[in-house]
Amino acid sequence: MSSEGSPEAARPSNFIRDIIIADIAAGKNDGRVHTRFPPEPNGYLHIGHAKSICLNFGLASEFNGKCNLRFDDTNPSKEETEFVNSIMEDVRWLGFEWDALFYASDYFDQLYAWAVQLIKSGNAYVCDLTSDQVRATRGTTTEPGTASPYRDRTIEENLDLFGRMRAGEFPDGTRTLRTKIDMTSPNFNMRDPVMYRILHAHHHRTGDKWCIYPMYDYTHGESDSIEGITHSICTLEFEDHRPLYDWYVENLGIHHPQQIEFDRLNVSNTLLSKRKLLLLVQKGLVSGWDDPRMPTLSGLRRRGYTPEALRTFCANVGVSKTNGVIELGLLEHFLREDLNKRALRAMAILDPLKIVITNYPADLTEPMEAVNNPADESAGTRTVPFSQVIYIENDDFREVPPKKYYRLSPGTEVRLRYAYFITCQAVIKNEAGEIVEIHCTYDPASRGGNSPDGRKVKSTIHWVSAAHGVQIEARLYDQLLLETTGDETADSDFTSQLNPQSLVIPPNAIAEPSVATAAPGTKYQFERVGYFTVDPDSTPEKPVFNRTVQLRDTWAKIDKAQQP
RNA sequence: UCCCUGGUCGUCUAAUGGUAGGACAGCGGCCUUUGACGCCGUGAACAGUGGUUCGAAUCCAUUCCGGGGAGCCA
Repeated sequence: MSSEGSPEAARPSNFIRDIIIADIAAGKNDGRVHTRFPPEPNGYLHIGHAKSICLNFGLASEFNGKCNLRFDDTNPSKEETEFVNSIMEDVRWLGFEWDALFYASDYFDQLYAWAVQLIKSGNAYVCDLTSDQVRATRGTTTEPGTASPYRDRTIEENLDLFGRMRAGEFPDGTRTLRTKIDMTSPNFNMRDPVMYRILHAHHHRTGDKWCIYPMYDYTHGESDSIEGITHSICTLEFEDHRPLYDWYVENLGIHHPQQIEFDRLNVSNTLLSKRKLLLLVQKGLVSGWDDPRMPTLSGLRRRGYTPEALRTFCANVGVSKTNGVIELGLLEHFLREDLNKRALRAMAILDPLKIVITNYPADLTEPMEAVNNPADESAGTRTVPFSQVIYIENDDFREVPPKKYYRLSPGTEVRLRYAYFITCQAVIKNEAGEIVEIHCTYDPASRGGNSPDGRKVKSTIHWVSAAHGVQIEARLYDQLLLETTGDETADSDFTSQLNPQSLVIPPNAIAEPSVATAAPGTKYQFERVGYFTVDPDSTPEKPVFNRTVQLRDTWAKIDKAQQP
């Protein structure tokens, strides 16, 4: 009686999971699992963070452990409360709740005390070198660094100077507290790394209490240690920092969490550099951090992505140490899979072509019954008004149909979804030779779209009654960057790589009346067009829809392949 | 050049010395009142070279290729 797990429950194995399983088996940390998600509040979370969030929270819940949210707020010049709030909102939106909330700044006093301890044990010293001088004496990849002339100050002098640094006696940049490790280490991180720098800056939480701030390397391991973290999961670029992480917790003699590095998430056609995203916002090239074209969680949310789709995606991309790029198509696959289950169906026309049904009574309106979601019977049905003049999608008519074109063309018969079979009788053009409307006849026996005598049509197309349809603003999004790779373009000119078509709003879009009053966030599948989500800008007078993702389009592929 | 780290279908990933599997993408078909969804089928990979072994994607050596590293950023 083995129960079949759902696809999402079948967790792909990964090396971090294996480490944890082995640790539990070995009784390490008394079998405890405690992780943490440690963002710096200097920007909005993006899809890359989602992988880390899902990993940390997912591992904790899988092994009955805990996961903290901790803000790594050691650099006040970049951090803001706005960002901490958005990060909390986004983590919750993704579907996770932290066991405890901390800030690295909670530990500033403890960190200071430990720094004093390291000075007293002869492991740290105050250095008067400027940052340029430090750089010049750090050595190169092939040459060792040289010792700072201040390296052998007495403990008393170091204590005195460090105290005065804290007291605000020295201007920014004039001194640092450095760890005395090894200037000849092949690992630059071990060449007497800076622990504290002087920064007379207002901190979003500690205000003006401090004018010296601890560096990431000095802060992170100890913060993990204080919280009893067992597995400190971070991205690959911190591999070279691990010896230093280990050095601090060992020399302080405190709980030693294990740092494990995994590969950062990269998605094709997607910009995931926080700094570049910041630039887009600052330059006004997007409407904000939650612009639906942004890969931020708030942007994806507004665009219509669901947390479920994001979680399934993260669970399926794998965790390894390879620097890979996931195809955007995989994300879109899981998105469509989820949206297909939950989105209400409706009919909307992005690029309308007028159809007059010449044998249909001009004064008649019929309510046609349409199903709300074929994937979910409980979603029920609705009624869509039908009348003599309707709009169809311009793409659904060709005066000269190419091979394999099944839709409307002169003389052909198609089904109007949930309505009638119609046959194209005439193409009406203006003096310029442009098509202005199509005249069709309908078969009254085909009401509801049912084949009256068993005859087949090759195509079913969607429609909106001209007299009843509502004007909508449909915001059609495409990738933000022209190039196929995301982060490689030099920062200086990556903005020139922006896709001018990343947002297109067709001028005459129209939808069936039922969608007009939907609340922001409501998800629709406009049949045969794509998935759309009601934007917060929406009003009953002017409904606004964001195209979340297109439907797969086999015809577009055939059509393209047929082009000369 | 030095240190760290990694190379498995187009992409991502599994295998833990014993039949190279899955997902997405592709292709072909079935189904269809969405050219959607679904279903079925199919092509496609162990970076190279030596070695150890009855047996190597897996262990060893070496070559090649990629990623990261010299912030008082995280």
